[in-house]
Amino acid sequence: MAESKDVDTQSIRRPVQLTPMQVPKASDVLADDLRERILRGDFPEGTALPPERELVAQTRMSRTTVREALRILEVQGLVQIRTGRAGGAFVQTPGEESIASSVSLMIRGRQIRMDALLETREAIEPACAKLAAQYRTSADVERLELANDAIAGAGPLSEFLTANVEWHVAVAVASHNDLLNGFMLALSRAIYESTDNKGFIDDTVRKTTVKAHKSITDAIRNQDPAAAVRRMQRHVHSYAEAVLEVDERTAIQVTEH
Amino acid sequence: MAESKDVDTQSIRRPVQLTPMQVPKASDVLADDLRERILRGDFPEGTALPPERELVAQTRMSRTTVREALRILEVQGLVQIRTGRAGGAFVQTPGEESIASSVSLMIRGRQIRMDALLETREAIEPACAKLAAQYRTSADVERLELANDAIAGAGPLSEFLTANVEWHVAVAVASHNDLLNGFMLALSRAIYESTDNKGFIDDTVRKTTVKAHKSITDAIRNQDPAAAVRRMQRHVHSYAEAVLEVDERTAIQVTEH
DNA sequence: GAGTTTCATTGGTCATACCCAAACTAACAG
DNA sequence: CTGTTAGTTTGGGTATGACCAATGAAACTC
Repeated sequence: MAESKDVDTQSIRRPVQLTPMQVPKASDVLADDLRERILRGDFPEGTALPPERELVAQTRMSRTTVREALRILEVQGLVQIRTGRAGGAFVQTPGEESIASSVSLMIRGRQIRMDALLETREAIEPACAKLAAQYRTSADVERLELANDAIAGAGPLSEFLTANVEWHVAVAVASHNDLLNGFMLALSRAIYESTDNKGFIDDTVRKTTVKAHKSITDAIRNQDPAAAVRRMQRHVHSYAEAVLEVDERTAIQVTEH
Repeated sequence: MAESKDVDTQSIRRPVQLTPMQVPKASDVLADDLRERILRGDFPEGTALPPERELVAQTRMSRTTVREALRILEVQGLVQIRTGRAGGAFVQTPGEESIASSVSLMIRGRQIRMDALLETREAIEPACAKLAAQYRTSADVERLELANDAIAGAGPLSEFLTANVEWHVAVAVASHNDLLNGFMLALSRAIYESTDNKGFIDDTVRKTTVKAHKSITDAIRNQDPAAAVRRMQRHVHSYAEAVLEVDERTAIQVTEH
């Protein structure tokens, strides 16, 4: 007896050494699993995941947990949740939208300055123009022209600005590179939102813009990447300079007060 | 009676015209509100939001709803949730990480091809190099050199690859543009993940890489943007060509089988 | 005063009940 | 027979209340 007790004590006192383990949340585990399956293509786009109560039965988790997991996937843009009969969580592919929203969160959260935004645009958009010149379809060119026409015929400032964004987005689309496209969408929106209260856009600026766009569109139509890059670079750069100049003037005015 | 009934019928039959309204989810409303306050700076970074039960009392929503809202903010990188006493939802600023993760979701979800990734990198990274040459601090240069030393002294392939990523990330950091930095981080990771199984990296490639990095680092140290752009362009482009060439060979092999 | 134990606080999970939205179905009026 | 209306069913949304788990703070012991 005493002997066996000693053995017991030893075996209890020297158990297997355990590392301080991590206990992930149940909802995260479920979300990770579902995400993996979705990305692997187990559920084709548009199909509905099992209803919540069904998932509860299958996973033996509570409905709260299941719902949290689905909510996570929804925020990440992997599913879209609809209510009502024949509702549920429908699989979708995360796209530009989700990138754009996270970019815009970072911009606001970090209070990224306008000049950084413009800098980034000067980096990305010429590349878009180059690729657009390489890969554009005739439909792309048409869209560019339509967008530029809309700019030329725009009335109030807000109309001009949205039409302007549309043209720049069209360039990105014509690059046929989803990633760049996503970046540009995010950027354009951010710049747009930070721009609308600055009133430096007069008729001259508008005309110059339309002209620049036209020449860039030409380069893209003619599949001339070099020209497209060069012209886009000039266009975006001069815009940036104009904005920053106004910014400075405003800052001085505020300072002088 | 009959008369009044007629009137009633009329007044019931022609009620005020209502537009088909939208009923947002309670948790979204809360999340939106909290997000707005956070972004506006009402809660400085690091401060804790009220405990869940406290929020329940204040908002008169159920705890389920409150928790869902907090979870949304967590996924968006706006708060970090810790358990235990003195735990809670702590405000933080969403950064590169959140962008990187959403980019990587899009890349996997849309099955973006390697050549698109490389294309994008060719677009962005030269711009990073340019800005790095303009704004680099001496600490940045030091980090670049350290990273390149690590590449030169790397043993197994995986070590080489991670060190390589580190150098490229260091360039982005040296640009002192958070946005570009975020993009590059996302890109580097995605390219890294898609690269590690391709075994085209031999000793020659490694030496070439180190040499190219050194010359780019020099340009950045000397604050020579033009040279930095040019060299980075060459470096990234030749890398892309190498990868795609191997890709093609592999594809042919697979086809021939 | 240092180390240990206890405990209060706060998030995590579960079970249940009920409400609301949407789509289908059957009853009803003309 | 046809169109409208009133259920009915299926699914997500919200509310409660109870209990578990983690963790830091406070009380306590030596």
